[in-house]
Amino acid sequence: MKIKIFDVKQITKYVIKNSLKRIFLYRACLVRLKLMGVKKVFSYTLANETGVTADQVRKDFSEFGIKGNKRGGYEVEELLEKMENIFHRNKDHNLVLIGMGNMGLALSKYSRFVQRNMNIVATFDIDPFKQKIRSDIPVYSMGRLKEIIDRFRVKVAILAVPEISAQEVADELIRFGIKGIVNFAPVLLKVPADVVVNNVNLCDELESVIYYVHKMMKVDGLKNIEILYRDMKY
Amino acid sequence: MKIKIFDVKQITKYVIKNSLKRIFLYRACLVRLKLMGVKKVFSYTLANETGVTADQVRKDFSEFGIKGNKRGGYEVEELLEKMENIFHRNKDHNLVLIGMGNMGLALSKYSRFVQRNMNIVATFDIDPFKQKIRSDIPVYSMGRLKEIIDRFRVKVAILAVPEISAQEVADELIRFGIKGIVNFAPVLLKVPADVVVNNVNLCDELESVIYYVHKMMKVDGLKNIEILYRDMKY
DNA sequence: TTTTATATGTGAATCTTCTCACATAAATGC
DNA sequence: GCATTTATGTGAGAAGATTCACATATAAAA
Ligand SMILES: NC(=O)c1ccc[n+]([C@@H]2O[C@H](COP(=O)([O-])OP(=O)(O)OC[C@H]3O[C@@H](n4cnc5c(N)ncnc54)[C@H](O)[C@@H]3O)[C@@H](O)[C@H]2O)c1
Ligand SMILES: NC(=O)c1ccc[n+]([C@@H]2O[C@H](COP(=O)([O-])OP(=O)(O)OC[C@H]3O[C@@H](n4cnc5c(N)ncnc54)[C@H](O)[C@@H]3O)[C@@H](O)[C@H]2O)c1
Repeated sequence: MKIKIFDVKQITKYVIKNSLKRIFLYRACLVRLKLMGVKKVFSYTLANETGVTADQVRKDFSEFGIKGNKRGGYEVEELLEKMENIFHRNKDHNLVLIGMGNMGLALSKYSRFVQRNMNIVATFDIDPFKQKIRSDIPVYSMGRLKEIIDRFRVKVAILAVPEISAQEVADELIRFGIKGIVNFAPVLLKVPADVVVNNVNLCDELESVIYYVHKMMKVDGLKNIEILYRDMKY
Repeated sequence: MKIKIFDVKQITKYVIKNSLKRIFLYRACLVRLKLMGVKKVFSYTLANETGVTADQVRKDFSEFGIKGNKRGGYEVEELLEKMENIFHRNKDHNLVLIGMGNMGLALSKYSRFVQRNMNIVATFDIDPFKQKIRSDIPVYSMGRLKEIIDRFRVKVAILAVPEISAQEVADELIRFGIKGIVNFAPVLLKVPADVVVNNVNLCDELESVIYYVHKMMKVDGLKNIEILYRDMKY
């Protein structure tokens, strides 16, 4: 893993940093607080609401270059704005979704993406029948993929096609300029080094819960549970 | 976060360990290799197929107490069996799914859960109309939740209800003996310490890809990309 | 204005995870 | 049957993440 060349396709196994995941939690919390009319927060407020420590909150802010007011905490509004900038949320993001099967359909109807400035501008499917399904978002044949990606300057795609087609479709997406893929198919895609892939594997998510539940049921004392917690990166 | 008491509800923020995630990758790879008729693997085979280093594979095996044959690698069959045991896959796991909206419907139709010994024995919805939707799996009213959980000894639930109802439904599930929840609603649930919650937040998954794509597009030299990779825990 | 109380921001310490390196065991070849 | 080759398994060292601890700035109080 020392030498990386852009043109060589390779398995991508990006893992989202925990600090970034936590930042998302803080933001969700801030949005709620703002709606409630709260003007100021402290690191321990966010900590309580998100199940982390206050130290961690401040350290995370430090990592992302976010500064508050000594002794005065953070202005909710200001903090949110800083985060919007970090996450490029001041601008809209156009997405395409490939595969209008069960999962694709659900995702295409999910209103929260739009609420967060992420617009699925079009969906695609190889099956002409799927292309007739009623949806707020147009369903096109794969032939129009390049045209739409160019027109809407799409950089990120959601991939919800069967496992068997995932690599082939990913190759096409990348050829047309896609730089980021959220992949729901349970395969590791081979992509050039400058393409970001986030694999969402729901089977694994379920199985890990089953795994931890089994572990938990074997535990009884409080001391043991502490060890188990560590094992789960609580 | 030092003192934990079972009866006090708290925000749970379990994070699945990366080593466990990698074990899932190895297993998926082994299943494929077995289908292809491969009998023996080496740590570097798995490494190549999953985008990690051979050292890491062996270290992970070491953590989970998996041993191979010196110089001889690992028997695919034997290795898979050991993993099945670790993940309790020799027995079936009964699940319930709450919320037969867009997401719930997609999940209820996902055949891979069954392939992996995870059976959604019943789904539930508050809406009588949803209860009439055609599905292979029965859709019940919430009134029958306890009965089904007891009958099928269900320990793990999939939660796909709107954000606003998620906590309330989770409370009910836990009251009826559920010990693990895969939560699709974008809220952190407050649960007793012996209940495992895995939050799947698809907005966050998307946003993090957008975040990394932006970062990637600012990078051009190979040296910088190395730093970026580190930042993404490649 | 001065004092006091308190929350931030960040190095240092600790704990965890990953990488490296190599002794070791066992197949293969001679 | 002995030498050689090669992959494992694991300590040791490096890198990374989290927690601790406290100097510092500043809002609030007096
Ligand atoms: N359904 C779920 O809940 C679920 C959960 C997790 C993961 N997944 C994964 O998501 C993917 C889709 O799952 P699904 O349940 O929606 O499957 P599905 O079969 O319902 O849908 C797949 C869709 O992709 C289309 N398609 C097939 N090949 C294509 C191609 N080459 N180009 C464009 N479109 C193509 C099909 O016409 C179909 O509409 C699968 O990889 C699956 O493993 C699904
Ligand atoms: N649709 C998606 O692609 C998607 C993606 C990510 C996350 N989610 C999340 O998953 C959850 C469900 O999303 P959705 O799109 O399926 O929404 P939806 O509105 O289509 O479905 C929600 C279902 O839950 C049922 N419900 C509501 N209150 C209930 C209660 N108290 N008990 C039992 N059932 C109840 C409703 O009748 C409805 O059928 C939401 O929290 C959403 O944020 C959805």
